[in-house]
Amino acid sequence: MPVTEFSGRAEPARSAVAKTNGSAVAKTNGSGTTAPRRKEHIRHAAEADILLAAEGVFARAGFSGATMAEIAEAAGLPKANLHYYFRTKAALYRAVLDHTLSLWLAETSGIRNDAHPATALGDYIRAKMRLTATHPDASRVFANEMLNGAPQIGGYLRRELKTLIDEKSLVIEHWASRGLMDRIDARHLFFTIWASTQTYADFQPQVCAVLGKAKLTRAEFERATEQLVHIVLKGCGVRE
Amino acid sequence: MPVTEFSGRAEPARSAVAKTNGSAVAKTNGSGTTAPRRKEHIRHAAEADILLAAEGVFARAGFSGATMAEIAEAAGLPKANLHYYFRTKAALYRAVLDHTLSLWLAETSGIRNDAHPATALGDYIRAKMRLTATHPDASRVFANEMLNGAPQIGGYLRRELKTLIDEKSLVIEHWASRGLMDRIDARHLFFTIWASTQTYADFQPQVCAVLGKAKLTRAEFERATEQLVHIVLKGCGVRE
DNA sequence: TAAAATCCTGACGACATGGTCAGTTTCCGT
DNA sequence: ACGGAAACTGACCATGTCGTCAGGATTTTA
Repeated sequence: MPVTEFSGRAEPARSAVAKTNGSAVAKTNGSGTTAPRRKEHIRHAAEADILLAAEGVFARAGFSGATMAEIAEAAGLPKANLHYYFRTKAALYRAVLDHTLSLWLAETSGIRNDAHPATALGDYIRAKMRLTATHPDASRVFANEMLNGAPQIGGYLRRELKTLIDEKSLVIEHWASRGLMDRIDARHLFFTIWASTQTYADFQPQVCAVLGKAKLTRAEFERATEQLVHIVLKGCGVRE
Repeated sequence: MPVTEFSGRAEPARSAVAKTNGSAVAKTNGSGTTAPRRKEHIRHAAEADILLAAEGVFARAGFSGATMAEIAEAAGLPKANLHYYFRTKAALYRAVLDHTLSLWLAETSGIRNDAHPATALGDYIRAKMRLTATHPDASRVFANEMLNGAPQIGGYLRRELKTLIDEKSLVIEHWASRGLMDRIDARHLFFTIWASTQTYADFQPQVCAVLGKAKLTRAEFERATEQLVHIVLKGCGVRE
């Protein structure tokens, strides 16, 4: 489910000949699913390698600062091969963003009326922190896109994300009306949680500098997580 | 007080001749202060204009994405004139960062042993939020530098900032030992405060999208500020 | 007013980078 | 084994951008 309306991936069969039917699907079986394309695994593996390398480069350099040559080197491929799989730098960037955003929406499933805020909010914060620890580059790509004014994902934010947060905000208001926690502005609470967790990826140099460490250890992450859970839950008056 | 060791500003008297004494100071009066340089006001005004324009462009595009031509246009000057005042793009960037960081260190003066955490921390958060509202581009320039791995200001973070936060952390631990608030990790509390306030500048597109507004209003900022103060103080168990 | 320092600018060069393309190699069904 | 589609690549081009420079304009000092 691509979030940007145009994934931009190059199609197979770019040779001057061919392009017989516009699709490389070889045949269809009776069940309605398509039989695997020839060499499909090669394409999948190459795209995965490229996306991983691109994520790292885009995370550090942003869209403008990243160069196709650098991404190619990181992926261990010639530059021209990148353009075989992704026509343009912009298309590659959108593909990376799509992957990033697919991580973004997840993890809110625990926030439901029949759950208790202590566990639901606590688990949500812990999940966000885990995501930050395991996918810091995804967080940084997202941050770069925000700083640029979200030219690519603005629509996604106003549609899917807003709809999701509108729903989850109702849940939190429901919890408050049942006396399970204070009556607060749920949207600003989300901003606080998002910012406080992602800062450990986006602002890692600052965090490391202040802590006097070369890199964030597992233990330090654990410490940060539990304190954040504690402050947020207590700060929102969640009864346990 | 430049934070980067090399401000990079171009000196006057670049002509092939001159450069008689390496300084443009014309004369010295008896009181020890230097008499104003010739045309000093012109230089000051031009530099201020350029820095302001550059801050906006660097904030949106980062270092790589910003172009000297775009900055020049924003400042209403020919491109060559930029290079008269700032030799290179890197030098201009460092100058912008210096200005940004001078804002950064301030506002912690209220965090002292003899203050009460309710007012000291609350005022600190309010001050940070005010800074975010009045200087969003400065926040974004700083964020871009972080995402790039803080190549320019890493030393500043490890020295000045770390020293400052080490001191302020002692104050917070002191407050805790006097029973004025919970015993928490002060450094991670700072990370939470910094992230939660700056997100209203750095992630403005996301905030606006979720709130369903075109821009952040004064009232919304007020609402966000007071909720953040409330959650942090209550979450840290500050007695009022 | 004259000279000097500073301020200002259009035009240009050197270079990096995104993207193309013709041609080759590899894979896979038959 | 063979034919064709897909995968791959070195070499190349067009463009955008940083930075320079020679020289003109303006302001201050003498």
